[in-house]
Amino acid sequence: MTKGRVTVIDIAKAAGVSKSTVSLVLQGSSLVNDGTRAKVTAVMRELGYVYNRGAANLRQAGSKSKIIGVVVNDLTNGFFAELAVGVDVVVQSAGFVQFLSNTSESLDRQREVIASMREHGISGLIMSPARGTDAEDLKPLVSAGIPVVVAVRSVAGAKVSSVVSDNREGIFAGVRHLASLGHRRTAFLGGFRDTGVFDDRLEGYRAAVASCGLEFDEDLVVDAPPSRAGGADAVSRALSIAEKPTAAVCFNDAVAFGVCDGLRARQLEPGRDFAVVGFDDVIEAKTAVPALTTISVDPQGMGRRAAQLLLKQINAGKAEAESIISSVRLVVRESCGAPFHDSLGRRQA
Amino acid sequence: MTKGRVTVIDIAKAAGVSKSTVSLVLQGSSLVNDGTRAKVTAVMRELGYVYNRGAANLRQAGSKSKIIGVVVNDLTNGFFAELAVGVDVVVQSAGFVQFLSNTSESLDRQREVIASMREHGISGLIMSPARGTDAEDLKPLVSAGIPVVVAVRSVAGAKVSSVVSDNREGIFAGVRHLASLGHRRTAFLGGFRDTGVFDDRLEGYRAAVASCGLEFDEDLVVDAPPSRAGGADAVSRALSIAEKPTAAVCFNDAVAFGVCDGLRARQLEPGRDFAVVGFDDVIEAKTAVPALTTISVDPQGMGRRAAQLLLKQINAGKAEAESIISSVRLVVRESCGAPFHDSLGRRQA
DNA sequence: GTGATTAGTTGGAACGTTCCAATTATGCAA
DNA sequence: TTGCATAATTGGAACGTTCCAACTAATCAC
Repeated sequence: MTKGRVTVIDIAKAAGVSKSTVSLVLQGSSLVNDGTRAKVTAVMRELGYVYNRGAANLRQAGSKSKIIGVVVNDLTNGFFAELAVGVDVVVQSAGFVQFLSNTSESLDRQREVIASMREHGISGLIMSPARGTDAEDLKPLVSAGIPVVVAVRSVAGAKVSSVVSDNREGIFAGVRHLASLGHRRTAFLGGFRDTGVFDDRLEGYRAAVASCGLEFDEDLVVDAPPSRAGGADAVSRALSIAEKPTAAVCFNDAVAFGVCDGLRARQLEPGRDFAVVGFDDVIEAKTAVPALTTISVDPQGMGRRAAQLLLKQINAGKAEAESIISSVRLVVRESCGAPFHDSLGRRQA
Repeated sequence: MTKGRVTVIDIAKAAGVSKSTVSLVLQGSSLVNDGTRAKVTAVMRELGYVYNRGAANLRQAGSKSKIIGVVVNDLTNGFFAELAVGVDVVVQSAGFVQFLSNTSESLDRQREVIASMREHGISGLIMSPARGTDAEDLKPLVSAGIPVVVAVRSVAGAKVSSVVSDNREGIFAGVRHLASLGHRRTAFLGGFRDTGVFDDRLEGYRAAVASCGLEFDEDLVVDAPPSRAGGADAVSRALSIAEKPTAAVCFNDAVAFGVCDGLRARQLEPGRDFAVVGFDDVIEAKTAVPALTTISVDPQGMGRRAAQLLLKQINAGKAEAESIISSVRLVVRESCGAPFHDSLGRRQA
């Protein structure tokens, strides 16, 4: 029944005007007579016209495609899913649409999806980069004048905007809280050393230790994969040193849960015999037993801020790199053994 | 420095061939001489050419845009995030790219994003529809010949393909399992009555009750929002009837967790004093205390299957509605008090 | 009545690609 | 040599839109 799609020319013919006029209507121009506009829109509805954005931004060369690319390293992780939703909210209400892809931490995949997105003419990109992402990977984008905002993890040396959480302050608050509960030896567990996030958090750790008048002990810093297994491993290593820690701030919540596993394997009850603080405040944190004391970051808010920043740059036409540090908040639950005792050393040591 | 983007004509000029030849190279045609191909690709790399897919599928009218739309009702829900990842995996490896949008169960939003996707010329759509989605909402798509696959939830009356989990069988297995543990009165808790998924699960419940030789009691079916709060509410209503149930199959895991909350509020310990079975097998299910017995569905697998089905239809050129029922599996953990309650009492009382 | 101003409309060129039909070059059989 | 198939290449038209400069008609000022 239908022969090809309905175009602006069909509308023009049916409404008895020129295609230029139809185009004007499409763009909401004030140049067109109200009566004409009404007739044209009526015809469009009647014929079931759908706008062909591809054709449009072929003409208006290079600029506004109304597509923004979103690349996340792990969508199955609730944290990043929230981030994507935050982005979607503002992107959608600005009349853009998002191309979302998941890289599963694969650099190859990341390269592929970015290339594919460029082919589709994205007008901006938001990404939480896969581990090991290089400034070089973003180079083509920025030199093509495509605004880029990296979120969560920063990319060293890249001249792009970023939205990251206040890693330094988060760990700082965690350590200070533990110190206020009487802990003199708090370990820093988990995370890969070659990442910027690790550096920031470690710096927060050192600063907090110093500000509490304690001495920094390299043995209390144990790196490990930022996973549950990594956490279990890290705590067992941390407890094998001479002067054992009585508490730990962890690289993230997954590590913290692993630490709890590891403690139980040694007959220690987290929150009672050993204090644990996580980072991220994932959903399970509040329902776990014991409920996890952790640093709460607002991933959806970060997504929103990243999107706002990107849109600002798209509209401005030029991208001045800008950094936003998203503030975090210590949420005290049970795993730090908060309210009670000052005699944590008794069980072991 | 750069004046406009590099086009196929620039490449042609630089390589000393015609634009047609370059186009042939782009499409990997075997018609072009190997030497020519090599030179052209070299020049493309050198000049930093990026393919303009928009222009391409403007020409090859209507068909292959290499974009598939994905609409989910709640991306912050791990279940749907997994679904999206499953889709992404196959879509990506087929050289397509996915437009993903989140509707937050809003029909308006859903309409908007679908319209927007059409404007961008998606060649197919996968959606887990927002609650209340009507066959009418999908009508324009199918009559425009765009293949549509609905996942997780079906849309009554719509002539589109679907991939749903075996709701009937899942609940059936749950009830039978509880019966095998000796439960004679098992409630069915949570979910909205006006949904197809609820109908299917309720049917499974009735069938199981019948097959166990028990009598169906309408009082044991308590609808409630499919959330934690809804679960707590449902169980308190279920326990207020004369002949109280001793077990429950729940609409989903969130409800099941809520049921556990509600039980504890009445000094009943889930898994010991009352058996609970969930549905979905979300990540928290295995780490919760007690670990949740539940019906495991594989959302990522469903996503993959949905994507495969869609791609098949896209390639076939015509969309014959097809239904896939994804099988489910009962995972026995602690919350149903499975083997016997000797190991459960010790934790707390 | 002439010229200037304004509101509304319009045809054609352009965007970057693909497709088609046409062309040239090459090899080989008769 | 001619004829003819095969391989490789090519110029233009087309896709659906937007932009530009040009146009018409009406109004106004003098």
